[in-house]
Amino acid sequence: MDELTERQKLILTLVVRDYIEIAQPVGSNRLIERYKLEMSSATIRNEMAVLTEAGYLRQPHTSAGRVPTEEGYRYFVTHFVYQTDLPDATRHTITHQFYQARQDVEQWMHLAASILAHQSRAASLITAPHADLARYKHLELISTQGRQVLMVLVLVGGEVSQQILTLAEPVSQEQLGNVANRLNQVCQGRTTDEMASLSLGAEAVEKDILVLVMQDMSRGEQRLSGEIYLDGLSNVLSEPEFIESDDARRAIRLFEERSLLHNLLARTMVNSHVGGVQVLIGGEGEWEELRQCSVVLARYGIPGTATGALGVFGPMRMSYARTIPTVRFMADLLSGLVSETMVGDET
Amino acid sequence: MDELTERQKLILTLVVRDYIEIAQPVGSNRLIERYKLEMSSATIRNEMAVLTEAGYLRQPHTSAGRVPTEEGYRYFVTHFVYQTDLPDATRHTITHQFYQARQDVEQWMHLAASILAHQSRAASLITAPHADLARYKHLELISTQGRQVLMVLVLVGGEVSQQILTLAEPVSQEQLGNVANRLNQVCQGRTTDEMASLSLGAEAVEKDILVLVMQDMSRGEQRLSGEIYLDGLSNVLSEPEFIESDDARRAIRLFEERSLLHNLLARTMVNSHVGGVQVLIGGEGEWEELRQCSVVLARYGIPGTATGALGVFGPMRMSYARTIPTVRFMADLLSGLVSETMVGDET
DNA sequence: ATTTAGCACTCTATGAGTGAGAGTGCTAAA
DNA sequence: TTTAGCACTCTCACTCATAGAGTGCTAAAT
Repeated sequence: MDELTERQKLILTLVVRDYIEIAQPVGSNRLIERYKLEMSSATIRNEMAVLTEAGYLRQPHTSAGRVPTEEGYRYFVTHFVYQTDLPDATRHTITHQFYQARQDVEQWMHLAASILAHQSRAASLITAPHADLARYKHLELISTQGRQVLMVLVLVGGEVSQQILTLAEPVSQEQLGNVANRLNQVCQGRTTDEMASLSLGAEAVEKDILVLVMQDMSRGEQRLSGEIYLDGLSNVLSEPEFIESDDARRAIRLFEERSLLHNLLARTMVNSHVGGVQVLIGGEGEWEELRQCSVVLARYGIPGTATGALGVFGPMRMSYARTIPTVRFMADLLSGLVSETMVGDET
Repeated sequence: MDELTERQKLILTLVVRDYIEIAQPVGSNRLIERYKLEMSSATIRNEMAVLTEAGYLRQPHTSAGRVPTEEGYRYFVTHFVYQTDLPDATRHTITHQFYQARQDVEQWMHLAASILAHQSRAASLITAPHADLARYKHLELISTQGRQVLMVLVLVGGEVSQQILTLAEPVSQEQLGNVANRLNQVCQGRTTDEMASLSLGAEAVEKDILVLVMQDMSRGEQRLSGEIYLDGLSNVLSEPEFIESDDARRAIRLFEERSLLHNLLARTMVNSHVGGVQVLIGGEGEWEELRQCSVVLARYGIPGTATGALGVFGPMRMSYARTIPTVRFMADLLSGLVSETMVGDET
């Protein structure tokens, strides 16, 4: 496809904007009336014919207006809204909300999901920041009952995982404390690989625990991240193209089927640098489940320390002009929070 | 309302069963054909008229079959399915699945939500077991960067909460360790009330931390429970009465609005003893958001130590015969797990 | 005293037919 | 190159008629 004329670009953007707003095919007359254009409807029709030929627009049927194709949305996104920034006022409001909730990573996640959903009027998803390579920081063993022990493992970066272990035989709290202390001294800051080559005292319990710790660490590395925080699903469901349609259910299922979501987020983690916003329109052929939907995704955090992904999910008709800047801003904001609280670790 | 005759009961159950299955008004002829009844359609019609008069059935319009009213469902539930048990095979399958995932409370929750959703073919919700009165068990302080400290607080019962603190001035890891050790000795097994009257060493940091710990504990007591695990929403959305209807969105919103869910679960926590299954049909007048829906709820756990709530949410037309026994069984199962791993705590 | 057959009646769902309206593409003039 | 004019197409909303399902009532049968 070669370049479009200025007028064609104008008409394309107007069609996309209008369709995003009203969810109905856009006709030539409608366009003139709404935007007070200085040309006749016939001219618009000619240009629309060109844009249709070029694959940016589509006619549901002969006597209907035009609807953007996936390529149309794509053109719109890359040429017109990608560089847009969020209004200062909005930025400040959001920043302020985060300032009030700086205690707790889990709270950030909920807040971020909520803000994303509200700003974009669509569904949002976000994973907690997660280290690519787990490094041991601190272990705590707490006996609960008989052979059962609660293990609390803290990783460099602040992730905490807890697990209930069942040992081969009962061990006293004192002994557990000793084991934890020794491991804490030896393993400080190490990765699983480094820990595998350590030589330890001959005590059986100690070795068992170490193995369990390493298992836990590598399990954590493999999964992209545990919880995925969601919000705003009902926004998506009330969009007209989802009412009565089967796609709604497919979309919801996508959100429940963690593995699909993980794939989706993993794609972002691989393809993109931190701060870059990816826009996936209508599944792009790859994702059958996303046929009518678009996803705006970004990675956040500090590569090498802890990163996560966040994004917005909605109908292909979503307001990219609002969503893309919001996603970018939230990614930056969270990157900042991660670096504030999680970096630096020379005890 | 006085007692129904046996035949009336029979017809009522058949109407409810059939309507639950096919989601369409049930007529007299249909009933005879499907269930090979030894009477004429006229007899059925007479009985139906009685049941309608008594408020158990309803006619959408003059020439339609009958549909159960809320009272009809209620009668059906209390008289016919309430005492039903889950088939042995199913019980074993479920128990087995839990046996494989006994490491981790979070995994239980996911598993329980998934099983509930699958068995009932509706949406499920469950909260983690939670102590009514928080008792201190163990504190760990880990310095991360500058004045920031990761606090990991373990409560009797196994709950773990983590939080990032910002201290007034930097404190070394060694010093933090000492503070934690002292508090661990003094506070062992105590409630916030008991901790409030403790006299401590004069060290400022120690007092500050203690206050933060107590804040965290009482915050935990207040909220019913942090996370609510959900699953199976798409099951509900594909039910015919939710297609195209506004109620679907209202239901989804209910699930997103945590406070509503909390209220719902709180109701169960207050009204019911552990193991008792509560059935809320069509909102019962109280819950506007649940107009077309029913909720089956139960409390599980060990009162005084840790309890939680679990339940199933679906259309009023849900299969109570499957759902109620499942909810009861899951509540018992989880109670067992709670007592196995969380009770007993004389370190 | 019940139960049932028969029948008139009511209401919905379905499909055909129709006209209005929106929007197009094409042609020819500006 | 743009625009006015116009014939054409397709959808949508509306009406109307009909088939069918299901009822309630009455009178006969058990």
